[in-house]
Amino acid sequence: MAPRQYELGDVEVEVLKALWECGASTVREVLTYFHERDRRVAYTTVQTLLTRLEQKGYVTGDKSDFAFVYRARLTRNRLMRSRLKALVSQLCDGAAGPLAMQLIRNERFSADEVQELQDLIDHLDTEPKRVR
Amino acid sequence: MAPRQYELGDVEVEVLKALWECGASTVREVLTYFHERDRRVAYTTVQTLLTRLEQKGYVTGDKSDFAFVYRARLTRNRLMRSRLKALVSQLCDGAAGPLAMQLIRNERFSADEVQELQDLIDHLDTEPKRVR
DNA sequence: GGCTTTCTACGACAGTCGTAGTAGATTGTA
DNA sequence: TACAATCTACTACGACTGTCGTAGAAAGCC
Repeated sequence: MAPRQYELGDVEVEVLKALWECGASTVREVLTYFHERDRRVAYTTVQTLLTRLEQKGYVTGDKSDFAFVYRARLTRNRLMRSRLKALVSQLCDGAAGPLAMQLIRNERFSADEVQELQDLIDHLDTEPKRVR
Repeated sequence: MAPRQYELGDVEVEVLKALWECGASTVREVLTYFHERDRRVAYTTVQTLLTRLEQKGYVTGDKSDFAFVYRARLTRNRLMRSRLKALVSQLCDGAAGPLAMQLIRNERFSADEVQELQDLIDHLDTEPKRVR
């Protein structure tokens, strides 16, 4: 019955991306970011999105001289982690292995990335589990 | 304007999991699966979920002697892949590397999984890109 | 042949998300 | 000072999702 704890919609994530890439921004700046990427949305749409993100605690809004300036309170990496964790528990019953395999098997990686991944994994089996 | 192409809700995925684990099932069997996992839902809720999944094409329903028997048309791995792909494009602008790093850095893996991952990655840089 | 159980079809409703309009306040400018 | 451009606060609305209820058809049982 408890209405499921909703998270972030796709467009809300787009707004966060704007904040990540441009730093603290006003509604208008986010709107410009959208328009530059051919996302035709209205000013008030962006306003609504930012307001909701603030209510959800993912963003803070500070009244500067003229307009509110919004700042992300969630980093891209943190979101990545939580999304991955959700995937792992939703589709793999908590076992990250299969997901990692799928990811590595089906996506492309540059030579550098492959190198980094190798290093990471080589460290994995020596290093005991980390406590996050 | 075009109403965004929705995908699968969390509970819909739960239904798919039931089908993956139990094979073709009736509404009642899926309901039992839910109840066994302490998910108290009504029979008609499961019915609605299966019907919607069928409309979306993720499931087929065949009338057997008494009740409809539903079968998943989407595998777990395929869903994993598409979810991962969505994450990569949504949060990493198409670069899978950062996501893989996050995954490997923040999740736990068994020794076997580590071994498998190592093998996979070692093959990566020799093998040219696969064509999916 | 009635009564009970089970299925299916359909309708409904509230909460979330994407999208936007309107009204009133604020600021800049001719 | 009067007008135009902005910004904020509210309201709204349709689509999607999770959750059920009701009604009628099917099947089994006394």
